[in-house]
Amino acid sequence: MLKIGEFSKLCMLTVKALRFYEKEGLLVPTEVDEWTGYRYYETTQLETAATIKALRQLDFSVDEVKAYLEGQQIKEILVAKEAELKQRLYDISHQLSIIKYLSEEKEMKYQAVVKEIPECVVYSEERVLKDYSEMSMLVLGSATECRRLNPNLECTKPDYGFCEYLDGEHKETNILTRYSQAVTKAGVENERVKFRTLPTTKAICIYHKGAYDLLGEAYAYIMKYANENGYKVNGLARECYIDGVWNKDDVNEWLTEIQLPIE
Amino acid sequence: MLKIGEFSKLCMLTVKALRFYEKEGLLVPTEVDEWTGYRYYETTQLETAATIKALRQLDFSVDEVKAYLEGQQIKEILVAKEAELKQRLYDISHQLSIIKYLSEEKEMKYQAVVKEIPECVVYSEERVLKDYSEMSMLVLGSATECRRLNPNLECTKPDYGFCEYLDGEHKETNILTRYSQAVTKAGVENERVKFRTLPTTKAICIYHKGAYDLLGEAYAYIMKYANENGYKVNGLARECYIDGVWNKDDVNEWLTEIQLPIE
DNA sequence: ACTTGACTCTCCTCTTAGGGGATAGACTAC
DNA sequence: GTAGTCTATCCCCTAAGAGGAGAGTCAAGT
Repeated sequence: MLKIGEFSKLCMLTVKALRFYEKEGLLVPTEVDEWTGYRYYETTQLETAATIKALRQLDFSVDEVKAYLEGQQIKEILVAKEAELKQRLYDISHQLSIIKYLSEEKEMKYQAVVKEIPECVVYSEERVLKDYSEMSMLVLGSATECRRLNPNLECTKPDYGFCEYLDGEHKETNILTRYSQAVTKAGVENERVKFRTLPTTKAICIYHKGAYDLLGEAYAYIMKYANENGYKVNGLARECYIDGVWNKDDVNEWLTEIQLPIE
Repeated sequence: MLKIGEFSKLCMLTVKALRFYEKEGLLVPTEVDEWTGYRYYETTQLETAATIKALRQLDFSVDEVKAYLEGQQIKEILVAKEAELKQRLYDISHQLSIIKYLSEEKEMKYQAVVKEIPECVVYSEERVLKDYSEMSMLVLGSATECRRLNPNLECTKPDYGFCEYLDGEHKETNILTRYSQAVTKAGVENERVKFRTLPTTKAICIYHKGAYDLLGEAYAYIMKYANENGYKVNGLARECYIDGVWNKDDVNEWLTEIQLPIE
């Protein structure tokens, strides 16, 4: 008969842990003094203690250890645990690759973050712009046209609108551009304005602050980031205008988000 | 000015998380209505929100994010985080290797566990045994001899004694054996009994239940286990007698621990 | 028999990063 | 005015024990 401290030294588990395992029903002392509450263990219980310690070292939770001790199939538990650990391994190596990537940058101008963009219905219009100054015409024009066709159509709250550039290359003139605006439900189309449902997707997102002529940097960054960290690009980048000339006088305050769908 | 729900949709953080970040001082709304308590955010705060989200995705703790936002050196934080993640990666791949190893076994007869064995002072005696039946003579003999030299010497509580086999191979006769017994402090030596201080060491440990003639299996298991899971053996295996003929009549109840020092 | 020190008991709080829910007040649309 | 949606605060919950307080117990020495 061993008191808890002696047993603790033999099995190399703390007294706290032993009491906890008793509470959880994993390892109950063979005898508990009715009057003093002292716990007494036997050497035969060292085996159970070792099993618990071994499985805990393999990252089994207390519940999983319990399931094992109660005679459940060890194979299945092992297989499940292996899958779980492999996933964790994958996640961590991915985080590491990003950290390594960031360490090589001189400054962290952008912070890339993966967001899940929920499904939404949008109306879209495509047009070839002579240059980027025509952008606002496209945005306002398609809004006007859509409103004309669907007087009661409502935009989502908060607002979600973006541009995509459909050319295969970067262009400064004659840019084939699609503007999309999220709305609460689909409506009447015509040859200019079409409705689409965009599925839920993950996207790497970065914010760009300041004038639009520096947006190229942001695109370069996000593409490089996706490539070097093993993301698979799954669509065109979306350029979302959050703050701009319509609400901020100072051009340095303008805020734009680039969303690059992945997976 | 955005209410918390709208801001939440824009930055893809839950309302709960936003309130939590405010409490932690990471992202405080630009305005809080004095009467209603409503939080109001501005679009410029989306950048901070994105930074928080990005660093959280890299497994930064809230405190680490806070340190970053308060202008501490990002390089050092990244380096520390990288080291931490690499350690985790190593640990997990090690766990995985053990799980894979266990999956290949038909039955889990032994459960290997890594223990840290604390420093201790022991007296030791080496002797060549004709066969294993002489073991008890070695144990009792060296105890008697040591007691004769040091009448007041005390063994540790709980008891810790073990045998090591010093031959380079397994032998059934003329076995060079060293018996060691932990004591509270060193004492007088002679040509038979010597004192040593054993440093703290990690060891892979397994329990063997039953008669000693099956101990070979346990040795085979622990050596294979160490080899196949990348442990570096760092000393001779210790054979600790826990339950035996002195306290258990049934030979199937005998309990022996094998400790293999590593690292 | 008494004391002292070591050991043990139970009970409480603390850790992460929020999640879930209750209840009450605030805002918006009809 | 009212119903439905949003928001506020407050409290409890997570996993696996660690840390500590206050009180009782045990064994050895005096």
